[in-house]
Amino acid sequence: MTISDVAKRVGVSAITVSRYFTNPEKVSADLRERIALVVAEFGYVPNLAAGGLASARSRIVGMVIPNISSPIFANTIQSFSDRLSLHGYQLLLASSYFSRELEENAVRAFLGWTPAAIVLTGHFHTDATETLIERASFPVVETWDLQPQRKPIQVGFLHRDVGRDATQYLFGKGYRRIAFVQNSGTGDYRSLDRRDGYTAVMAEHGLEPILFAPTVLPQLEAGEQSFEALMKRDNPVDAIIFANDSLASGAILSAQRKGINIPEKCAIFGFGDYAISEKLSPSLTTIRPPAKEIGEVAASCILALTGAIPQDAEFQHLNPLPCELIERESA
Amino acid sequence: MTISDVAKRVGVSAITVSRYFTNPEKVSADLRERIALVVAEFGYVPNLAAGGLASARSRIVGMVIPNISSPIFANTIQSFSDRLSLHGYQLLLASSYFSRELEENAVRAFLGWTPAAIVLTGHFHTDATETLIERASFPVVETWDLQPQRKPIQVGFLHRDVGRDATQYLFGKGYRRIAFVQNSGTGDYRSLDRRDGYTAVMAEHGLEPILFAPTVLPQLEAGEQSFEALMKRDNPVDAIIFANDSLASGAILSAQRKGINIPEKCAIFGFGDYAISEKLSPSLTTIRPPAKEIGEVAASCILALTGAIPQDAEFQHLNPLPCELIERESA
DNA sequence: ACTCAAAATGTTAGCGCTACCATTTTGAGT
DNA sequence: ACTCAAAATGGTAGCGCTAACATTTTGAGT
Repeated sequence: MTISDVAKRVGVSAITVSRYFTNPEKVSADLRERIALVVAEFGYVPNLAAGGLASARSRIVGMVIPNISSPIFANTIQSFSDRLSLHGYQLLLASSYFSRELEENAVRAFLGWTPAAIVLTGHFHTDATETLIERASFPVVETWDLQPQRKPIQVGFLHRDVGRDATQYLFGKGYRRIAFVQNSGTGDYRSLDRRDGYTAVMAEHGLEPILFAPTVLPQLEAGEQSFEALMKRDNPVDAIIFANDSLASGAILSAQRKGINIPEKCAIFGFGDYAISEKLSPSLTTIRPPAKEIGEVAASCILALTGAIPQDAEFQHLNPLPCELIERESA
Repeated sequence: MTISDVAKRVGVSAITVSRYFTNPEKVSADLRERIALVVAEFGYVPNLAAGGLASARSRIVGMVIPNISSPIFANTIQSFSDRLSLHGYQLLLASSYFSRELEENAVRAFLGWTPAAIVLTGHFHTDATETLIERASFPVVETWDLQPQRKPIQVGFLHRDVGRDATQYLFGKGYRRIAFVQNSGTGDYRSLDRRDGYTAVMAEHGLEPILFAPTVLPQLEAGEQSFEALMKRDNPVDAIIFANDSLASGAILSAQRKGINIPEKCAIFGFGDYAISEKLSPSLTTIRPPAKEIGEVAASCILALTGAIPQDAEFQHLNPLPCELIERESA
């Protein structure tokens, strides 16, 4: 079943049927109806590979995210995919697990489809990836992070500022022995940026930074482990900033079991504002990143640049996208 | 940059370069090296649309899941994608939000790429989708559910049995006024199957089923709402089975805040075994579905049927895939 | 009725690759 | 050295579609 078969059946040329699919408004209403009828009758589905080859374009958008299971990225993927699919674009998804090499593989694979755009997480790539996206003839969007002086469109915020804001908030509340717990065993350099923001503020105030890196991988357990280790110190901390809400939740749940009062004994600060954070006892003070917004804005940029929506909508977002500090009970 | 350019540069014909990519073992070691060199030098990436058109095959696998954000499906997607990408397959992902119409759209869009396979969630489709997958010349896999007498490969388990097991477990523990809380506002018929299992066991024992459908959407809040409503009844329940662990977590967190003892006052039973479930106080008794396994087995089936791995590995899984009842503190 | 731009439709060629079959080269067995 | 199957390589055609341009039809303005 090809486009010519449909065309023959309708009594028009193939190109008219092609137009029916790509530019329906260029086909007369009468023909439009007759074509629709035949298409429905045969259940004809255009061969997108052929179309892509002929036009050197496609409605495929490739996206590389560190991992699908993280609540943080899931929202971005979901909102991104939703907005794109509204305009007939399809999402080719790959996970990098924070590995630049896996990211490169994914980008290479995407390239073969002459995608409409590619979306990456962050700006830290292999040299080969850099070359590939440099040469790309389609939009490349980097999400979740900002790094000036780069060619790709960026949709994100400064993680350093997030770390700074969290630390300043705790400092303002009177905490001084503030620790930072890193993300365990990943190449997540964005959490390291947040840490750097923390370290900088500590240094400003002449305070010694206290860093802890958990050794186990499941986030909740890593949070428990970190919390317990930091409480056991000779000079225990009075506040902890966690690299994400899962780690922080682990700490709160552990404190709860052990009957340790939070924030009296130790304040807990997270990052991510996961669904659970607000429901914990005590509820988790955290910074909500614009996860959903990142997906939406990235999609809008792509749609604007490929002409699917008016161009002027393109850069109507403010970079950095705003994070929100959510004060709750834990800090 | 086309395959012919590479071929010219190496001094061979295009078809040899093509073989280098699809059947490297059919190209002599010497040529393989020389081709690799030129490919690397120019950063050549084969045009997959052209290849797909010429061969009427592709390494794209389309997957429709209800939604990406749910921890339940995220694990399936992740394990599925991971296994496939190991063999050079790519994942085209779409969400249905439990809508059969959105599912149909997605399937239609996938079809245009002559995919290697399509994976759906469940067996409840529109008539048009049924027709499309009936005619498909590639494997179609239905996941998360079993329904006998269907053509597609199925990888899942019986949700009715899950509901039955949960209810019987609680009955065995002496609970009699057992309620079931449904998933709020979705077309998730699998949770209704679990409910039917519950209703059946209640009927067997001559007990009145107590059903509650929350009216709010965020799962944790829906769980809270349900729990509070069920505790306020004139004849309060002594155990609640929730359609999933998010709802159940909402209930536990709410009980905790209100100082209601679980399971003494009311037992709580979930479904899903999310990461948080084991860490709650009290920890959540639940049934762990084989989320990861579903993804892996689905991928293996597809790889076997498309010849990427030996055929005999194909149906080495037992259907239904086993769920595990995890007894913890809440019931 | 006539003009002429705009709208609607058609013709031709080719996108980059692989299937299919043909041809050449290799090397183990004699 | 010779045979001959197996391995390696190549030529040709065509996959199904759309870009670019060409042609025909339409209908508002006179």
